[in-house]
Amino acid sequence: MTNITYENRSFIVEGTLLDLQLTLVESAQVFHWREDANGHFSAVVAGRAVSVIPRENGFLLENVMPEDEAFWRNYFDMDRDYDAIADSLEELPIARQAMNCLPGLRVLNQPVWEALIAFILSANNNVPRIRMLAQKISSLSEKGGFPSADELSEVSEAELRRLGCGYRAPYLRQTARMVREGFDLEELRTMTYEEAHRRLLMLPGVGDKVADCVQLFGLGQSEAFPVDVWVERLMKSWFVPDARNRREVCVRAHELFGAQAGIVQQSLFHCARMGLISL
DNA sequence: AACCAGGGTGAGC
DNA sequence: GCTCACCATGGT
Repeated sequence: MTNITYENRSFIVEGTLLDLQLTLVESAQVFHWREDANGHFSAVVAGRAVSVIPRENGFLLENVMPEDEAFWRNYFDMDRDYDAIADSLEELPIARQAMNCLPGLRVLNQPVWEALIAFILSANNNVPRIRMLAQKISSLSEKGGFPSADELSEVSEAELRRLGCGYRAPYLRQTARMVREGFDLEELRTMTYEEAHRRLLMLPGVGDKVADCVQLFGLGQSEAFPVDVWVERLMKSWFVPDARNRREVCVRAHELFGAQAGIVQQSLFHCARMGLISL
């Protein structure tokens, strides 16, 4: 059972399986955490510059305020029963094995805006480059971390292209503009998966896959099942060989994995990428 | 030199 | 509704 205590501007987190390296750096659900030579992790999340220091049976989260405990507990998804999800997959041994294979993988609950920007950048791109772009985009903000919608909407398309965003530059800019002009990302939390999905598709640079990532990683809608090239391959190999396209894979995944399909997806995705699932 | 990467868009059907 | 060429960039 996870226990959190506050001491000297830090949370001491004990009794968690959370694999920091896997979850913050390797899992490709978040792109702006950095690991230093000491094995410490750092990032700016929702405007807060924090550090994470691994410890025996947990970690230390530095530079936080006591009233933010609920925020971080949610960010690291500490209140979800991952074992129960694995146990529910009795009839889907490959999926169960994938989850048991990566017991420390957690699905972060990121600020929606951060997930939105990161996954617009992710389109037809590779992980090292997404990380690089996330870094460069962060350099645009005065305070570090991702620029706000106000800030980003004032950056020219040419400047974004100069940073290496390529054809995603106008998507970023226009999406930032829409959010600035009143497109309410927080309101999406009050909607069903389908409603929020439809709304997200209105944003330039957001299609089915990016919308699902924003819903899973930013809105906490755990039924969202992002289907990228890896997930499409693995799903066709092991679960839905007759699926004709990504949308059909997505629909069938909901039927197979249920309300927490996205949590299962993370393990499947990572196992496939690591070569732990043959394709 | 083609092909790939956590795809999206618009045109044409 | 559907498919498909095209879109930057850097790595293999």
